Amino acid sequence: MLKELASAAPRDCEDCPIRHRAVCARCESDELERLDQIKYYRSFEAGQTLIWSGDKMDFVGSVVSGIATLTQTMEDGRTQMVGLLLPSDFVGRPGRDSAAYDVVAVSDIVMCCFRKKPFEDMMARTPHIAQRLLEMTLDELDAAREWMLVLGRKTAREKIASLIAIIARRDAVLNTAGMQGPLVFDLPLTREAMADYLGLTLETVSRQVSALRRDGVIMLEGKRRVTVPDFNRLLEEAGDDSDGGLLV
Amino acid sequence: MLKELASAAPRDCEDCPIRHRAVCARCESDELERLDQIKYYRSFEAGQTLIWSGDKMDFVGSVVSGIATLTQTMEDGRTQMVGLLLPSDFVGRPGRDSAAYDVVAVSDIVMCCFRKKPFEDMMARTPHIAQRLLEMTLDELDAAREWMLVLGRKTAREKIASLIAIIARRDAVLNTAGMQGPLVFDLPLTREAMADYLGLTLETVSRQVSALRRDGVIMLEGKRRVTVPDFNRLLEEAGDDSDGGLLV
DNA sequence: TGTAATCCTTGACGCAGATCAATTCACGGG
DNA sequence: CCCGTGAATTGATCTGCGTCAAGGATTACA
Repeated sequence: MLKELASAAPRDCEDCPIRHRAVCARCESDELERLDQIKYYRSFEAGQTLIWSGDKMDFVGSVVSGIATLTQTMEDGRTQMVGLLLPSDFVGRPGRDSAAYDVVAVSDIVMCCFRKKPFEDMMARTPHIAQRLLEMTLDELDAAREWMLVLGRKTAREKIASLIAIIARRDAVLNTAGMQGPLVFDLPLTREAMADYLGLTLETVSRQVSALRRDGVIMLEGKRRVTVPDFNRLLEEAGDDSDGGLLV
Repeated sequence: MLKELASAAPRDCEDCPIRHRAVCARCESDELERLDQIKYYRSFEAGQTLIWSGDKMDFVGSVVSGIATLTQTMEDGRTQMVGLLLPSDFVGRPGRDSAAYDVVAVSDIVMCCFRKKPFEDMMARTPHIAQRLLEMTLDELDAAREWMLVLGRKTAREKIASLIAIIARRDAVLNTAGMQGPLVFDLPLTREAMADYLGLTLETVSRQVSALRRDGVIMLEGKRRVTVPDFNRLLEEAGDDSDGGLLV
């Protein structure tokens, strides 16, 4: 296992892969320098719980690479994923000192962290940071509301199609520029994590993935690699308007 | 019908009932004066749709009095409420020019509005406004995530108990200071709106409300007035930890 | 090469909540 | 006072998804 890779962190903010999408996106070079002085990197292995709900949070930070989940758990063990953290996403909340959710690494992860207090001070003095954080929070709120429609009103098949569409769309944005032709990508989540995301059981997830494959909506290579021959068909299955309706 | 009451708006920001909780909460008196110059009041009757999803939004604003809902609708008519707007809540998103959701007045409503462009300009120059909006947006995000757990993992009975608990708690904060003794309040929503909130049908809502009444968890006077004799019992029924677990 | 651990798939069955349908209740207007 | 209208209740039935259970695929390590 190549653990060294997981801790490969950018030396310099200017080379940082999330430079133009994270909280620091709007910072000028002098602001960036000040941030640079208080930042530090941390890396985590796949499967590790970075933060436990209720724990004292003495830092905030951005995901540089890798994927993590935000989940909520009930006393009896039922769990619901409430956020999916991708590179550039922000973790922690200025002004709160204990974590509200569990944060779990799905893959190996590198984070760019700031101790909370210095970051809060810096935020008060640097409107560019607060502005960007507001923008990102509003985007997350929109995503959460989209997700509420999925959880509250969609059928199991529509839920699966919606999730695959979200992953496909994100992948298309990050990698290939256009969305023409068949999309090919890996599902970053296990069936169980998909179930936690969608408010289903892993058996139902498995059945519906199989059903979409049988019906030609997706093709599978192994258990994770997906090909979507016709994205509009997938959107129809998701119950979404085939063109509009996407806030991302 | 007393329509004049609906348009009773405060003359002066200092007398405004939401002065210390809305976007303007942190503003100094000079900032308030500038806001004062660009604000205007609008009132709407119960049942009216204030904003249609997809419409051009040329204003943003705060709910001064009354209740409204944010809902999302699928092509086939399925709807999911994604937000409940109470006095002091903010409507609209700086930086976006079309509405993402339908906004519907549940009761008669008064709003304090700002044309979008001047408000955005003002926000760029007034960190106090942006800071407060960030804080409010983070709170809404937390509420949305709480709600995702309700939608994804709770049973119909737990959903109803959760909703009643939320309304009871909010009512207790606004009106009676303490939470000792039985709580009495009105449900602001119809059974159908409750169903839209919780991802259920109105029949199921009705049945579960009746069941909670039969089991002595709540008492009903007419269809709307609720008494909660034991709040912890209600929280147990909601599947929540009986003390912690509340982010509000 | 075996075997243990994960992760996934598939089947059989039951139940919570949706759907369809019929009343009942509350209230405002003629 | 009656009647009309929209909201809520309640019942009967149906079904999608959860639950329980058995096995298959892939990888890691002895």
